Amino acid sequence: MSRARSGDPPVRTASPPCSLTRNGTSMASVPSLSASLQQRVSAALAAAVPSAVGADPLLRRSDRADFQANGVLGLAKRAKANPRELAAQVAAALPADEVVGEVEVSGPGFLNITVPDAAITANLARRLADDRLGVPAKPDPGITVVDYAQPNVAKEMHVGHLRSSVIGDALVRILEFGGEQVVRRHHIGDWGTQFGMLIQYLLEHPHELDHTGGADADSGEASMSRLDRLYKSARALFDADEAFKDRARRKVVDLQAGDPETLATWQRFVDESKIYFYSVYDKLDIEIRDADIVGESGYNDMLVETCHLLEKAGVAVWSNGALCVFFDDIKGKDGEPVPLIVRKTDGGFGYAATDLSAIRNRTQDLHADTLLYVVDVRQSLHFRMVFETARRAGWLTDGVTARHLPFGTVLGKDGKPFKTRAGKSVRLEDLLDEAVARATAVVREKGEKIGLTEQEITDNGRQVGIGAVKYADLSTSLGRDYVFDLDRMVSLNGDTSVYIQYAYARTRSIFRKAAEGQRPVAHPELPLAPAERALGLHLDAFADAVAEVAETYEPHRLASYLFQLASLFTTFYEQCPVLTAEGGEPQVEQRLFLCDLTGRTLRQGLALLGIRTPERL
RNA sequence: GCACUCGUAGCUCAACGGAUAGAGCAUCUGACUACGGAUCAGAAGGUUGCAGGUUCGAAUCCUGCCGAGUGCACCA
Repeated sequence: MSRARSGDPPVRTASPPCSLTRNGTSMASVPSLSASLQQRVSAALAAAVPSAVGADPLLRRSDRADFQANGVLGLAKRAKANPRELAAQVAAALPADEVVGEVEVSGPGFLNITVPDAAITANLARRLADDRLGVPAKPDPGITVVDYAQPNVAKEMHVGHLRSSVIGDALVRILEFGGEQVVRRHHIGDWGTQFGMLIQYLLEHPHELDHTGGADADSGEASMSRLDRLYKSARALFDADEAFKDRARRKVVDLQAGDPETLATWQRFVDESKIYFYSVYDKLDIEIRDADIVGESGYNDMLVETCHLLEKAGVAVWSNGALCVFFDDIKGKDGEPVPLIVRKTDGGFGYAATDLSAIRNRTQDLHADTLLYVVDVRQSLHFRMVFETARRAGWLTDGVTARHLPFGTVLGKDGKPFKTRAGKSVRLEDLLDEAVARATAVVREKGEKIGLTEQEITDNGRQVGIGAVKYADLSTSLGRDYVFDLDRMVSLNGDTSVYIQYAYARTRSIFRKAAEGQRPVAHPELPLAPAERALGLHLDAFADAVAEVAETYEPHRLASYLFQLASLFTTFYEQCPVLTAEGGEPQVEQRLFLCDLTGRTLRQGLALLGIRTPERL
C-alpha cells in the first residue's frame, strides 16, 4: 500500500467542544486521589528507609481496597528487610489526614489503602468546578509534529487510510489538550513518476477534469469519479501505446525540472483531489486544514541538498549507481546488506530523500522535539533506516524523539485483509456510508419512541455511525491488526461507542426530567453507596488516564477508561435512584452532581477521541 | 534465509514485573412493564503456543523451539 498521506474538510466544524464553559469556573489542575496518595506513600517509604528517597511506591487500583501499594516488596529486598515489617513501618509513617483512610498490611507486604468517602466527593467537586475537569496543561510544552492522514493524489481513499486518519486525529486532540504545541502534517502522495502519465494525458485531453454536468459537479464524489476515469484511460493508453508511453516519460522529466506548464497541470490534479479529500474527511468528521497539507512535493527544493549533505558527511555512499546508506544489521535474502536508497541510479529521488528532508524541515525549521508518524506497520523497517540515517547526519539529536507509531491491517470477518467480494480494496466512503446507514436505522427505531425530529435522527445517525467506526479503531492496541465488523460496531451493548454515547445521553436526560429546584451539588458529608464510590473513584482518574495516553500514544487506554466509566455509571444508575433518592434533597443533589461530572467526563473523553455526543439519543 | 511484530476464554480484545489473568460478544440462570429511553445481577468458560531460565513474585524480562503475519536495492 502506498503511504498515502493527506486532505482538509472545512465544511462542518469538526471539533466537538473540549470543555463546557460555566460561570465562575477556574482553570485549576486537580491532583487525583491516586497522585496524592502516591506522594504520601512515597514520603512514608523514605521515612522508613532513608535510601528509598524517590522510590516508586507502585500505587495501583485494587480489588481488595481502593488502592494498593506494591512498592514495599522490592524495597524490602534491596534493604534486606522483612517485607511485612517494613510495610507496617510504612503504614505507621503515613499521616492520618483527609486523604488517607484505612491502611492495612496484606499478603507478603502489600499496603491496602482505602480513602474516605468525603475525600472522593471533595476531589470530584474540584474537578467539576474546573473547565478542564482538573486535567493539567503542561507547564513546559514541547513541539510535536504528527504525520497522519496521508492519502494519494488522484487515487481513491480506501479502508487502509482510515486508521492513520482516525488515530492521528485522536492523538492530535489528546496532545493539544495536554498543552502540547502540535504541528499537523498530511504527507500526501502528490509526487512521483505516475504523474507523467496523468499530466500527458490531461494535456492531450484538456477537458477531462472540467466541472460540467449537473449541480453536483463540484462535489467530492464527482471529483473522484473524474480523476478515476482519467486515471484509467491514461493507464490503458500508457499500456497500449508506445509513443504515448514515451511522451509520458518525458513529462516526468519536465515535471522534475519544474517546467511551468507541466507544474500547472500537475496542480490541477492536486486541487481536484483536495476537493475529494475534504469531502471524505468531512464525512469522517475529521478536520484537515489546507496549511497542514504538505505533501511529498513540499520537500522538492531540499532533496538535492539532503543528498549532498549525506554524501559530504560520509553517511551515504554510491553503490551500483545509487546513493545509499548502509546498516550493519540490515541484510536481505541473499545475506547482502540492504541499503536505504536516497537517490536512484536514474538520478531520481526515492521517498527516503523526501522523508529525510521532512525531518530536516521539522527539526530545524519547525523546531520540533518530537516527531510522530502514524503509518502502516509495513513501513517499520523504512522508518528504522530513515531515523538511523537522520541520527548519523545529526538531524535527529539526543533532544529529539522520533517515533513510528505503526498500526496493523484492517481485516474482514474472515480474518483476511478487508476486501470486497471482487477482491478489491473497499472504498472508504462506502464503508462510512454503510456505517451511517446502519446507525441511522438503529437511532430511528429508538428515536421515534422519544420523539426525535427527522433532523435529530439524521444527525444522530451520523454521529453514532462515524463514532462507531472510530471507536472500533481506537479501542484496540494500535500495533495489532483488527477485524472490521459493522454489526458489532453499531451494537447497542458491549464495548462500543454507542453504549458510551447512550450513557452520556442518559446523564443529560436526568437533568431534563429534574424538577425546578433539583440541582447538582456536592455533599462531602454524605456517605457513598458502593456504586457511587466505584463511579467516583473512576471519575477521579480521568486526568491520569489522559496523561498516560499523551505519554504513551496509546488511545485505546482512553477508550477503555471511557467504556468502564459508562459501565460504572450504568450500574450506579440502576442501583441509585437520583431524582427520588431515599436520602432526600441533599442526596438528590449529590447524585445529580455525580451525573453532571460523569456526563462532562464522557463528553470530554469522547471528544478527545474525535467522537461526538448527542444530547438526546 | 534474515529481521520485526504477534500467539491470552468458543469469538473479538485488555492487563504500567505484583495477590484470585480481566472485559465485551456468544451460551446458560435469574430479576425488570420503567424516577429512567437501548436493563441489571449472576454462572460457566484458562496449563497465557511449548520448554527452560532470571526473580520473593512472570502473560509481561532472557534463551531455545513451534505456529502466524509483515518486510527485505532503486514503488510509496
